[in-house]
Amino acid sequence: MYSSELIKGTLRTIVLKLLADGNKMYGYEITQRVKELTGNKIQLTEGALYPTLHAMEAEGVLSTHTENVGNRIRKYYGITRSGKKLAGEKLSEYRDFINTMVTLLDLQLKIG
Amino acid sequence: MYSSELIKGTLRTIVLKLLADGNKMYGYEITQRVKELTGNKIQLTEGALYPTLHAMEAEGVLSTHTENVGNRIRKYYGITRSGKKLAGEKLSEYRDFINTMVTLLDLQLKIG
DNA sequence: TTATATACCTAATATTCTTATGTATTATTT
DNA sequence: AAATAATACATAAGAATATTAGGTATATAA
Repeated sequence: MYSSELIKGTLRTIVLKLLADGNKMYGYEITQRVKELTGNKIQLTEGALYPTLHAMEAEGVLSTHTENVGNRIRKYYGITRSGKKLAGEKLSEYRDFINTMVTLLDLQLKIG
Repeated sequence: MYSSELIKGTLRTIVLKLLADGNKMYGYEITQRVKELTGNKIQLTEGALYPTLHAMEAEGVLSTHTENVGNRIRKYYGITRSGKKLAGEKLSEYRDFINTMVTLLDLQLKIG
C-alpha cells in the first residue's frame, strides 16, 4: 500500500482505463480488479470510488444500468462516447506527466 | 501544463528531491527550477509551495536561514538528516507507485 | 513610468481523499 | 445454528492539499 496521497487525481483515469474498451463493470468489481492488477498495492476505498462514479455519470462520461443477481443489485457502469474521448485524453496526459516526473525526479523504472 | 490534480501529493517529494543532495534553495528558486527542469510543464504555485515549505520545516525535515541580497530577503531551505532519510523513502515509494501505475494503465513511456 | 520579474506571505475556497458509519444479502467458518 | 467474512450499495464528517486571489516590497526592463 502506498501513502494514499499519491492516488489523488488518478482515480478518474483508472476508472476510464478499465472501462475504455467497452466492458461494463460495477463499483465493487472495480475495487477488486484494481487490487488484483496491482498485487494489492492499490486498494480503492469505497468512500472515494462511489462518489467519483456518481460524479462521472453526472458529467456524462459514464452511463449505468442495474442488474439483479439473486436478491442483490449490481450497478454497472459503462463508458459513453464522450467518456471514451476523455479516456484517451486523460491517459495521454497522465503518460506525459509520468514522463515529466521521471525526468524531474530522475527515477529508474522497471523495463517492460 | 497538466490538469493540476496530478501534481497533488507529489509536492513534498519534488522538494525533497531538489534538496536531497545538500544544496540549499529558496522558495522562488524552487518554482523556477521546477519550471525549467520540466520545460514549463510543471509550474508550482506559491500558494501551494510556501505553506508546504513551512510545514516541512515544522516537521523537521527542512531547516532554514535567511540571506540578504541587496535589500531583498531570501529564505533558504536545506535538508535535515531526517529529511534526507525521508527523501529516500518518498522517492523509492514514488518510483514503485509509478511502476504500478504504468502497469495498471498500460502506459508506453519514453526510454531514457 | 509602467509593467514585469523577483521574493516573501496568508486566507477563502475547492477538490479529493480517508475514515466511519449504515443497510442488506450471500457465503464461509466455527 | 450462529458468527464472521465477503459482496454490494451508499452517505457524511473531517483531513489534506491544492487553487485562486490578494497583500507587501524591491529591482529591472520597456
